[in-house]
Formats: sequence, structure tokens, C-alpha cells
Amino acid sequence: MLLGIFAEKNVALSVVDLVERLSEQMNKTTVYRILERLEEDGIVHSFIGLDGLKWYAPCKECSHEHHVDAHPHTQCSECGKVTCLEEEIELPNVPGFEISSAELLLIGKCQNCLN
Amino acid sequence: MLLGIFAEKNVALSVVDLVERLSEQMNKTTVYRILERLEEDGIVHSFIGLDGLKWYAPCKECSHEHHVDAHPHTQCSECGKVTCLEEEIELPNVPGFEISSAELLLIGKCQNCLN
DNA sequence: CTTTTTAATGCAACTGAGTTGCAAAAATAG
DNA sequence: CTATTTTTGCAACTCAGTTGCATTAAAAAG
Repeated sequence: MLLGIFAEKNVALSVVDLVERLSEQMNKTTVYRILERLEEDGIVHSFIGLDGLKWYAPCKECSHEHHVDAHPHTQCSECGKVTCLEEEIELPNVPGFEISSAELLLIGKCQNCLN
Repeated sequence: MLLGIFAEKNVALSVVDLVERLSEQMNKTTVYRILERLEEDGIVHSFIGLDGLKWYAPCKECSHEHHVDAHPHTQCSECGKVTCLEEEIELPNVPGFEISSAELLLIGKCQNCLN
């Protein structure tokens, strides 16, 4: 039922927002716990936004075993909107560092705020 | 004087760590304020780590006008160590989104923790 | 040098996201 | 139906980061 909230599958929601929107249906703690489980099961993925808040979005190709994390997110510095981009990014090769996942956050202005 | 703490210029420090290390020399609030000013002046840059904490590192080519933000950071998921990488990354072109800066966080295991 | 103004610091209280412990409720098993 | 396990709610807590205000230090003006 929680998943139904993600109307567009490439638009992320902050936990704060999710807690707020679900406040009449379930407790804050429960929201946190469900999201935790959904992430473990590869249904959603999470990342940290510009402001340090945690954001969630539905996964397309993730599983419990493998999270396809290397896709970028955009966050509008004006309205705060966060979206997932389709394309995988190419990660740099870092000697002496074994990359397991990556977060690329692109900060800028979204279509709406560009006017 | 605060800047002297950044021993290696490609190793980032969390604000929590900075506050702790400077606790006998200055107040927590002062640390936050100095870092804010240093960032405005292009002396350091900040970003959000894996855990949602704020990290700072000295800039190499930043100025008040232009922050060269598109370099990746690595964070070790075991020991938490954060480093700045030299190379700039190539940002994807996102239609309808005007990118102003970017944060790429590579999560994985550092040299020390790989054993 | 002294006064006035401005900027930098300290302190305490606050904010708000996220966590924890424990009890109550619901689901599942036997 | 009873026993066990899982899920939820609630309240209290933690802790990074912020804010307001008083104090001190430093700069500028006279």
C-alpha cells in the first residue's frame, strides 16, 4: 500500500514527505521500517538528498542480491524535486578502492523552476 | 587555524569530527560558521556523506564565483574514511534540467579495509 | 588614545530527522 | 482455541545542525 504513493516511478519522495502523507494511515516508525524492508528486498532504493534527508524511489532492476545504484538523481535547488534518471553512469576507476555502489546527485533547476 | 587541520588536502573531514577536534579551541557554533564562510570564499567545499553527515575538504580550484564541484568522493563503508578524487567526472546531459553542480559519492572499501 | 561601530565568538536552548525499547495488536502455526 | 512469531504504535530519546542573544574582540572613526 505504501508503494502506491509513488505515482510516477521516476520521482523520488523524501521520508519526511512519506511520513507526512501516510500520517493518518500509519505511524512514523512503521514507515521507516517498511521502507527499510522494501529496500532490502530490492523494491525501492534510497539515497541522501542535497539537504541530508533520505529519499526513496521505486527500483526498476534491483534485487535483493544486486542493487543497480549507479543511476543519477536530479534535485532542483529551488523546489527540491528529486527524480531518478534512467541512464547508468560510468564510474571512474579508483586504484586501491573497491566500489560497491555510487550516488550521483545532480543539483540544478528543473523545468518548472527554469522560468 | 581551522584549515591547518586538513593534513592531507584530499582527505575530507566531517563537521562532527572537526567540532570534536576543535572543541578545546572554539565553540561548536563557531566551527559551523567558519566553515560556512570558508565555503562561500571558495576555500573549502562541502558535501553530504553516506550517513547524511556534512563533510568538508579543501578546494583546489574553487573560487567564490565558481565551485568546481564535479569531482567524486570516495567513502569507505567500513571505516567511514572520505577522500576527494582529482579527476572531474563527465556529467550526463539532462533535458529540461540545468545542472549547476554535482555530487558523486563512491561507496566501497578503502585500501586499509580491503584486507 | 578614546569612543563608536562592526564583526566574531560563546552559550544555552531549540529543531527536526531518525532511532530504540517496550507494550499492544495482528497474523500464523500447532 | 492456544501458543508463537511478526507487525505496528507510542513515547522517549539521540544527535547533527540552527537560532537568539549576550559578550568579547577587533576595526574604524573621531
